[in-house]
Amino acid sequence: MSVDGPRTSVFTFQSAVHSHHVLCSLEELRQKELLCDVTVEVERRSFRAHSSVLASCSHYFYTRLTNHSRPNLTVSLPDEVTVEGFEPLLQFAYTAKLHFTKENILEIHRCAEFLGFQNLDKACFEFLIPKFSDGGGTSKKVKGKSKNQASNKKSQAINSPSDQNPETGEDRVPQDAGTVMQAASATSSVESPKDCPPIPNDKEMQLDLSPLYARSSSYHMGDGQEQFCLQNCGPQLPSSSMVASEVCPFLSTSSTSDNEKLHSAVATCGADILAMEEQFQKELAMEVRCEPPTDKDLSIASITDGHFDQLEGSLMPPTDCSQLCPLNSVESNGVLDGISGAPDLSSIGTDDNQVFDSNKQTFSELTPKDGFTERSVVEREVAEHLAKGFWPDLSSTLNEPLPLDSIDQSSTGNGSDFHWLKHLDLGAAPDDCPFLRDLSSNDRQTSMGNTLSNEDTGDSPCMSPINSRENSECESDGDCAQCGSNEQVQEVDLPFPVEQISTMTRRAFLQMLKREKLTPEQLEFVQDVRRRSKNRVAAQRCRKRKLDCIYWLEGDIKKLRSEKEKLLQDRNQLKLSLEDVRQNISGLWQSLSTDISPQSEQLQALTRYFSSDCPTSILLTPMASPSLAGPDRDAHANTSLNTILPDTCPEGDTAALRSPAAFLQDNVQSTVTDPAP
DNA sequence: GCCTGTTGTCATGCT
DNA sequence: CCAGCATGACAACAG
Repeated sequence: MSVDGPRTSVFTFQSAVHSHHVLCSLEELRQKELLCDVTVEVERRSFRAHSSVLASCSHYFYTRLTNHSRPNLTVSLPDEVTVEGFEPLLQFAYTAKLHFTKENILEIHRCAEFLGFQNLDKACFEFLIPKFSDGGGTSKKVKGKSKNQASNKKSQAINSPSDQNPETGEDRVPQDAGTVMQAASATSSVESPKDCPPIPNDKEMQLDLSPLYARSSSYHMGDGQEQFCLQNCGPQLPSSSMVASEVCPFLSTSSTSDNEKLHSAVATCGADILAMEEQFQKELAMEVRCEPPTDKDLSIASITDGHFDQLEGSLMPPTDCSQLCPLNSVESNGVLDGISGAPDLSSIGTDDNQVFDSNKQTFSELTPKDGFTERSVVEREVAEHLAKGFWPDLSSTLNEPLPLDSIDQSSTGNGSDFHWLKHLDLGAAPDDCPFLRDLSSNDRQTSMGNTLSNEDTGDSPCMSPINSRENSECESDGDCAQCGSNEQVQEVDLPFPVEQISTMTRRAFLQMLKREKLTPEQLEFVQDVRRRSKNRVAAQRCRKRKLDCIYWLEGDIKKLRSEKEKLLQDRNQLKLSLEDVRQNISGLWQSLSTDISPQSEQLQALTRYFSSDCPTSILLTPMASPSLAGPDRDAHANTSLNTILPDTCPEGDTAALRSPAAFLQDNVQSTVTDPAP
């Protein structure tokens, strides 16, 4: 990708840490009670907060706070809201992390519903509450279990015997117990985050919707509370190099032996986001955001192996990681197996890795002995759900290239904080990644040798899914189309790897065709493969766009519905007040009729007014000023009435708009009290 | 066996 | 004219 083309290139810089930083700062401000402009009273307890934060998280607060411009407003919440339920929600508003226990989940749910807290219901309560109320029964997810078993089989098939305990068949606990990765591998058969450590009974869980690299250290929990959270299963799960490999195909091209290059790549990326749109190549867009955990937590420049692995781990989506990688699950497992024993992982979760607070019991400290085996299946399921619930669309779309039109959408911050993960273009060629293209193909090959030695596959993560899929599936299905394609590959006997065809740029492709002097059959085959590959990617993009479109439209519908509801409420309210005013006026009208003569100007004016087609809002010219008194005021009122109640309603440009009812009430009252002479 | 969702492919139109 | 891309339609496949 060249950035100095003849045409003007448009670059987008989007900081993925900014929003998190803002949230952290707000939380800090709240802790110090700085700039707090609202006090929320719940059960005689007061919570200082920022109205903007509350209003942005809760419909209830939005409604209550946006109608008041008064500083230092005090909002007393009704009895429905309890401290037990409100406090975690307030915390959530500022940290995107929801702490809950089996005991208070219902209360939180009730308060969240009452307050209209967003981004919580579907993802959390609908699943958690039934699970918890079931009393921790066994999992009924037979399907999922069998699926896991199936993939376990796959995993075992490629696991080297040394990875397993020959007696129990279980994965052997790594030597260096205590490291995150090893803990994970010991528990999960290094398969997927689904098998992340389950939730301990009666321990507080933390639902983390914060952006990547949340500053765990900045968040303190009470003693005895275990910070089990999505950090364990989700984006912050410390993992291995495999994780980044899955997220970014180009990272995957380097193994631990290429850490230096990886580090430089990440350091380059780590400056923040990378969203680039190159127009002169027909808008080849790419967005790669590799963000560090904020300056306090981690200096990019000082990334060590452990840190880097942590970074990579943080990129890990919570769903089945096998789906994220162009490699099939078997390959993924193989990759992980190969990496789990890497020596440079030992620093994770220890010493200076500030992402894990040593004061808290974190994932890194959980050994199979002290926690994993004691947790119920339900809690495991809950943990899985927490992981899945917030990235429902991640796994299915992650391997799709970035649609250009979704860049802006992602930057709007809607939905998951990990939307940007979807924008990693796993189908792009390494040369298209300005930050990673330095990783040479040689490095790729040698490094893949390390990680993929078990499979003995030449698949590049950059290769077309078609190839990866065919390799994984055609073993059992000999007559599939891809096998036919394979046969054709052998028939035409290409002088270069077939996966290159679809990944290389057009220029490189043409040069290669020129260089290799292919036969017509080879040429036809190569072009056919390239066309199909491109079309496949295009179809994926197209479908992704469709889904995005549906997603955004659904959001619009939701928004419009709520607007409509609000408008209807307003209308009803206006109707009621109008009715009140009408009643008042009718009373006034009666007294007016008796007090003033039918020939009086005011009465005539009012008669004209009620009989005219005056719009509901009329233009109010300067009316009887309260500062005036006596005859002056009466004269002024008369003038005003005559001015504003002509045969047709006048249009002006400066006066304030008021409802006719209010206007009439004010002015008629003044007229009645001080009848004009 | 049917249904549904996913994915690859082809055809077609547009740029 | 060609290549690339978007998209509808269809088929195969898996769950």
